[in-house]
Amino acid sequence: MGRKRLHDAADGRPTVHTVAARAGVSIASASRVLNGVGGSAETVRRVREAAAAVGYVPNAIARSLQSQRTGLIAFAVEDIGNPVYVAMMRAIEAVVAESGRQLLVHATSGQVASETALLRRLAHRYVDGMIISPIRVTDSHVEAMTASPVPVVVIGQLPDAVPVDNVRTDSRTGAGLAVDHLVAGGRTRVAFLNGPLDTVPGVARDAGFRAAVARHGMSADLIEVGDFQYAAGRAAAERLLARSRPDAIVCANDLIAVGALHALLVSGLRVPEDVALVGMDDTELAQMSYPQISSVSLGSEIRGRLAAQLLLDRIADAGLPPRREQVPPSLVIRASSGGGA
Amino acid sequence: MGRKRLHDAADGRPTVHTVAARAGVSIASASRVLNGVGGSAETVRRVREAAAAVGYVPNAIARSLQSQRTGLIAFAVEDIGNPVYVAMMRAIEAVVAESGRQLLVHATSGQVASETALLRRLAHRYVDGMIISPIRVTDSHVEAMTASPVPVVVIGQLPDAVPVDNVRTDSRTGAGLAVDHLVAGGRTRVAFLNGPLDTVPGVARDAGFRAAVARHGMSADLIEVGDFQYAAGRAAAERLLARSRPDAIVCANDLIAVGALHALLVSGLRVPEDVALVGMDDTELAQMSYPQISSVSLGSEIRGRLAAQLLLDRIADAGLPPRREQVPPSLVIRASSGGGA
DNA sequence: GCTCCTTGTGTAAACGTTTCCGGAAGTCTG
DNA sequence: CAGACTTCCGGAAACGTTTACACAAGGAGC
Repeated sequence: MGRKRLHDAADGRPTVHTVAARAGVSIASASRVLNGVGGSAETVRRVREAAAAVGYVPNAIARSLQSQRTGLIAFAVEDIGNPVYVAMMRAIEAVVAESGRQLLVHATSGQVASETALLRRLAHRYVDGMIISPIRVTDSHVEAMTASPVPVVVIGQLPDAVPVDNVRTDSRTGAGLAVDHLVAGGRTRVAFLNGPLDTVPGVARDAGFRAAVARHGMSADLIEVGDFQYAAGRAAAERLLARSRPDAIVCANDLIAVGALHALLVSGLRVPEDVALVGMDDTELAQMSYPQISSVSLGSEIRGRLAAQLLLDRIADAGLPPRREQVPPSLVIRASSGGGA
Repeated sequence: MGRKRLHDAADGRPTVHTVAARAGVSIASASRVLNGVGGSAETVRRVREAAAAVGYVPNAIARSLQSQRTGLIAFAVEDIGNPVYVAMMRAIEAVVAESGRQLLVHATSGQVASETALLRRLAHRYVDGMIISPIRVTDSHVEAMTASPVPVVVIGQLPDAVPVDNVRTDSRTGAGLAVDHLVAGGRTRVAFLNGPLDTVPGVARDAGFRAAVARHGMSADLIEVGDFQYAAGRAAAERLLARSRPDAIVCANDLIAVGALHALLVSGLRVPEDVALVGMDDTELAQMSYPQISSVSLGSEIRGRLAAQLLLDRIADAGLPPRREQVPPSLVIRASSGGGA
């Protein structure tokens, strides 16, 4: 009927007009009842009944346009295949869900262009805030983040001058912990398999490793660089074994460590008897391997939780001064370095 | 100035009114230029310049309200920690991105309540479509899917009567492939570590395993059930070894297989010499293990790609009859069952 | 020189909500 | 019972876009 078409949405679904008409009240009253604010007992009853009868569901887009917020939080991550990000995501999701919002995840493939595009898209206001964990931080990142009209929280290092909330760890020290542990276990030829040196974690871990071996009076020549993936770790370990014979290997993350473990076992070396191994990030991958891999924990769950909290706080009060949280690294010793079972 | 406030958004950001005023044209003209449709050379120049000068970015919410579409596609997945979903996600993302849309991922933790809540939330119209891969399909799932005003595509089995696009595989046959391969390799005591029997893949794989062992005249008593996780796989394998001595194990997915491998190695058994192992899903986990694990591929990338294509087609034309795609399983043989390196 | 078509423009009405504001009715106080 | 106060309601204006429609100006065709 004409009457009906006037109140339904373009696609024929009921709107607040439909409900109001059916209940015989104004749209203002209908909206109030549906939002649980005000309304006489009778009005509430009639509106509720009408809404149920037509199967009314509010249109989130329209609501967002009016309220200026979407209830969505984004988490942008470069490699969703890396369990460390899955751990962070779970922690973030818990906090976000508790605030009644929804988390959505974007995979950026670590492309700077794709990350900044995502950041810029924030200006479109499709989400209320974003948590991003970039492994490279370029000028265009910084510019896009500071220009963003919606709050951004960074998990990772950031130049001090950038006025953006962030939560960081100290993977430089973390790499040192790994070396110290191996040296304490009597290892004298400690190698390092790192990720790219044009990444923030790459340089931090490189510095940490070099400082640590120097501290122990050892040379830092057993270094191989690839990317932060399994295949690269395996390839790097093969290159390393082809040119030298280390008795311990520190890896810049667990994916690399699993790759290295594979290479070691293939070449007939025993872990930890012949070569001790330590990973980083302390992901479930480290526990799933055999032998289980010692790993430097960088507190991914904690960092995720803190980041989410920082973001929610800033959404609640945009005037807050930029905050910075630091999570200390710790070493989890397992069989691959001669520890636990 | 009052002038300015009149045209800017509530938060002080420029709107199309701001741009129009600055360019000295109507908002209609401004909008047309910004969308690249129409406008005289002079108007185009002025509007472009004004937009650049004030740093105008269109508000996606307002645009969506008008256009009735958001350009967002959701992928709902029960366990983002399972690499098979990561593989699907990558495939989906590729297709979705090519269509100029964005993919967002929701983790449901496999909770029926959470999945149906997500499906119902589709009615809010925040996304243009959703791909979901539920491991349990309840009546409330089916009801929520059919009632959804936005298209839904299911990856996985679905009752035939449900008029929803879906892409399925045949993991029943897949389990059979694994058994056949092991028997052909001379194994006679083949066990099966499965996921929960109240899940769709759980029952399919159970049926496939039972049919296959029966076909070979073997009994199906070496079955342990847990959930689809690493820890459950490891525990199930330990239970199995405590009560029997199989010479081959089929696992309902790769996570379980990695857990089983761990248990086998811990108990001093050699793989594949003492016990052969076959997983399912053919994820990167299977290749990362040592020895590498044979696995039944269920074509996750292909399924993801097909699902995305189905969804985009339906978004383009809602009138399409429901479609159904089938991807055959295939066995990838690796070292854990005596094959390759 | 008149009509007809094309092109460009502006006004205004959507899209589906929420909310401000003024008024009507009811309740309490003295 | 008059006045002040509360409660509830409806009209209308937002939120920031896109777009249907009407109209004006200009060129082509006769």
